[in-house]
Amino acid sequence: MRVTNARNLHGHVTQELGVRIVSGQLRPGEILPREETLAEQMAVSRTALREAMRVLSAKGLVEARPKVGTRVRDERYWHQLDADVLAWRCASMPPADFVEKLVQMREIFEPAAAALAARRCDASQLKEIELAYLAMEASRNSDEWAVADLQFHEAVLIATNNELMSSLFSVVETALGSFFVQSARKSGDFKYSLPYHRQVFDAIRRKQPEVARRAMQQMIVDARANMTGKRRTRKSA
Amino acid sequence: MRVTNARNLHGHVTQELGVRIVSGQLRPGEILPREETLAEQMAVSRTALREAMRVLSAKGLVEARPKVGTRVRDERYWHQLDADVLAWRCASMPPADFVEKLVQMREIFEPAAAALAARRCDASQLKEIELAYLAMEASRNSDEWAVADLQFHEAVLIATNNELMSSLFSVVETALGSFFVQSARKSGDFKYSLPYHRQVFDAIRRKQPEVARRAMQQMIVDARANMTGKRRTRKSA
DNA sequence: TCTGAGCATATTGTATGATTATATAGACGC
DNA sequence: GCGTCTATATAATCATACAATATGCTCAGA
Repeated sequence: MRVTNARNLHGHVTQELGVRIVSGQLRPGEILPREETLAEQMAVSRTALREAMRVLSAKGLVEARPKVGTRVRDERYWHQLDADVLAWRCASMPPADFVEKLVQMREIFEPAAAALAARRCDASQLKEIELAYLAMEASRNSDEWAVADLQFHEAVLIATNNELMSSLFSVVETALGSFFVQSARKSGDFKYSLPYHRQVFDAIRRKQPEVARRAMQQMIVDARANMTGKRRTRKSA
Repeated sequence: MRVTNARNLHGHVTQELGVRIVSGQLRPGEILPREETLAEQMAVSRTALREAMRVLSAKGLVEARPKVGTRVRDERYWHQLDADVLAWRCASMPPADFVEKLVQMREIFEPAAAALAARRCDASQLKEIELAYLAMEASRNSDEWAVADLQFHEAVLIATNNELMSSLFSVVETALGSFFVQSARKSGDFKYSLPYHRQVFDAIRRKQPEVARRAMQQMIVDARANMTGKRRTRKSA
């Protein structure tokens, strides 16, 4: 999930400030200390701090102007689909309703992606999906399962041949990764969703978009039911 | 559409290099000149160049390592959903199939968004949708129309109360903005899609998710047909 | 009193030079 | 041939100086 490289100093600074902002410790509208003092507080040079600020600015989190200072921007300007912003959000104890929003996104584009994949994927992409499926089948514990599961869904998204779609993987799916495990654990049998995946894979292989769509839809609805414990939405959600 | 602030020098540099990379003028795997010489070529200081590099790196376009230099990363690592990356892509004469991908995204999440909005939106959000609709109705030329049209779709996305969803607006919709105009022009009457918008608005107001979904779906299918001139996909696309 | 031009000032923006850390490749010994 | 050590090129970090730019205040003039 980590995108911003924390090996570098400015990477650390970026994360540190990013988390503070996204978690709400620094509120929108608030003006940060001036570069010199902030750099001193964080024990880095102004250069490193500024490079971090540039990144945060590119993510829509802050806005800097001469004389007035650097201000935390309103949430509506944040690049919510940025992997870092999302990760920082997840790091700061995501409230249940945020997870819900992620799931909501999945419910929307994953079935559509399955349908697209059934139409458009080539042989090698299909092979990738199969490999992931076989890995799920062969998994011996829930950790192995989780890895293969993510691999499967990524392969499906890539098979759409729409890079915007696949980008949603690194954003939404990865953020949900930990919850997949959770979902698998709650059901007792971590392989409980294997038949669904089989259906999706088969439908894509046979070039049956609508079948693939429905299978994926059912899978997700079921996963949600498992996660939330009881709540179950209608199929149209 | 512009996100990266081009007022600043590093903003210019970011855009300049970003376009060069996304347009393919600088190819993945290629290693850029060292900071000193590149800064010299662009007639800026190393400071400005580095801040630009930091941003490009955050967008997944480049990767810098000591001793080896700064390398353009493979396309699969690019943050395709980043507004700048998208804008740069559109700036460099997007091939028709890329526009097609954008439309594909729209087809997937806009109907879903309309359904969500019908379920979840509050009074003030509904008011925003109405205002946008009225503005479309009152528009006297295709430019006014285009603005109001975008406003309408943004209002719908915001009314989902899912900020991930609304973020898709600034990304996908804005990129498509120019094509809306195109679509409206081709049809002769730029207000041709007003009835569709009315249907969507009414359905949301009456809390009819499925009606809203279908209306939005028809609108988009129609817009695509108008844009591509003839091609028409089945409703399930 | 109100208005507007202009000046003072605080803060970010840009530039430069020096030093440090790091990864690569080549030399050297085994 | 193979690993280790060293040289070196490059980015990373730091420190400092100066420029550009908003903001708000002062003060002249109506």
